[in-house]
Formats: sequence, structure tokens, C-alpha cells
Amino acid sequence: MGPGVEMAFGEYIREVRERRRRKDRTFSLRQVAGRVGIEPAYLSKIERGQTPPPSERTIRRLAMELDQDADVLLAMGGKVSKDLQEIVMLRPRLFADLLRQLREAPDHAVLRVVREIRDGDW
Amino acid sequence: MGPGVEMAFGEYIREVRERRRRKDRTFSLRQVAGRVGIEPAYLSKIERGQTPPPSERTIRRLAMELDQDADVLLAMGGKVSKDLQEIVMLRPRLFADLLRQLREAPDHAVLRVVREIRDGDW
DNA sequence: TGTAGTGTGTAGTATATAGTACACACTCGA
DNA sequence: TCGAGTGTGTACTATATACTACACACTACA
Repeated sequence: MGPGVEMAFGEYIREVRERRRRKDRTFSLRQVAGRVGIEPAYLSKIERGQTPPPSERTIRRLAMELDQDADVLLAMGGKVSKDLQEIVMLRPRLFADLLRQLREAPDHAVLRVVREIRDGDW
Repeated sequence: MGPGVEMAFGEYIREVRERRRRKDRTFSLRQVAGRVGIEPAYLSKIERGQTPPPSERTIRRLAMELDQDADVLLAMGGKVSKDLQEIVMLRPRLFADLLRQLREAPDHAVLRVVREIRDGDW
């Protein structure tokens, strides 16, 4: 596997967990692993980037536990939520075009689109 | 594996290939498999839904060979193009919101958005 | 000073993914 | 009629994914 696999994800998890822990003793690696439903040794390896990020299911539980945005954590883990994939797969041409079109668009432009749609002016 | 795994994908491939073959003898299962770079037996199983859809790489080659839209074929195979996933992963919160917002929006509304963006009025 | 809790090293495992390899029976034109 | 080409059944394989299990050394505190 080699060292340094997926630095960002694990490092981030560790940072968030440790910060949380300063306030709350129950955020030890072992206890978090327990609540998330994985082995402590596995979480340890994840946090040190010695194993690739875990499954979507496990990332979601980590997100819940650490009060983080699941989509962001999944992205850090190199994944895209299954439910988003389903949306794309229902109308692949439409959403493929949309995403490629918006790839370089600045955030505010995309946000405007989100707002327009939400406000139901279609 | 059981019968009937992923009916739609394989059936569609077979249909397109057979149609194509009526005009062009080089579109036999064996020859297509050869050009796509997989074993005939494997393509046979794919077309009859006896094995799950192949990798993104192979689906892309099939799409090319059969002159089909890769994103559509990938969707039929239950996959979303890696490049689209990358786009989402670069700004996960933004695009997660966008997609969930547009899930139920009618095509024409989404298309309008695509057009607006393309015409660069942002 | 011992024991409860901490993180980590090492080894192993189950399942999924993505195919290959080869033999077989059938068909169809020369 | 025979051989080149067709699709398919069966068996096997390599690699990736997603973990578990257990032992170990260290620390803190009662």
C-alpha cells in the first residue's frame, strides 16, 4: 500500500476528533471507533492514511459522529454519494452536460442557479 | 449471481450491436469483443446479463465502437463517469445541493440553466 | 503499583470487481 | 462436406475493497 495513501482524509478526521476530544473525553479513537462500528486498529490506520478511506457507509457514520458534512467527507475520501449518482444516472445526458458546463463556473453563479430553481420559477 | 442481473444494459448492447451488424458483418460478437479488447465469452455474458456491466473503461470502448453516448451507457451500467465525479468532489457542498435541488426539476428547466451558463451571462 | 484505557503493528479474511482461457456445438457458404 | 466463423458453458484467476482479531507498549490516575 505504501505510506501516505490519502493523506488529507485521515489527517482531517484525526484533527476533528482530537479537537472534539479536548472538550469531551468520549472522543478517544477507541470510543469513536466503537460508536461508528469499526475496529480501533482500523480507525487508527484510516487516521494515519495507512489504508484507503473506508466505505461510504462508514464515512457517513464518521460524519454523523464528528458532526461533519457527509458530502464533504465523502469527497475527501474520493467518493461521491450514491444518492447523487442515482440522480445523475436517471438523466445522464442532462446532468453530464450540466456538470461539465458548471465545472469552471464560479460558486456564485452556481448558487444563483440553485436559488432560482429552489424558488420554483420554472 | 443469479439470472437477470442488470437486464437493461446487456440487452441494449446486444440490440444495438445486432442492428449494426445487419449492415456491417464485422459487428459479430467476436469481432466487436476483439476490437474492444475483451474475450468473446465475456461480451456474451455481458449481453445476456449473466455478469454485471463491465468497467468504465470497457463501457467507454463499447460506446465508442457502437457509436453510443458514453454517459448514457455508463448510466445503464449503474455507473457515473469518473470525470463527473471529480467535478462534484471539487466542490461537494455546492454540487450536492445543486443535484438534489434539480432531482425533480423538469428537463426544460435544467436545460435553460445549461443554456444560460453556456451563454456566459454569469 | 496495578489496572483501566490509550493508540498501533501485524496478520489474516470475506466479498466484490473485472476479467481470461479453452472447449464445445452449431451454422453457412465454397 | 468441411472448415471458418458464430455464440456460449464452465472453470479459473488477479486485484481491489473493506474490513476483523489480537497482541503489544505506553500512560495516567486511584
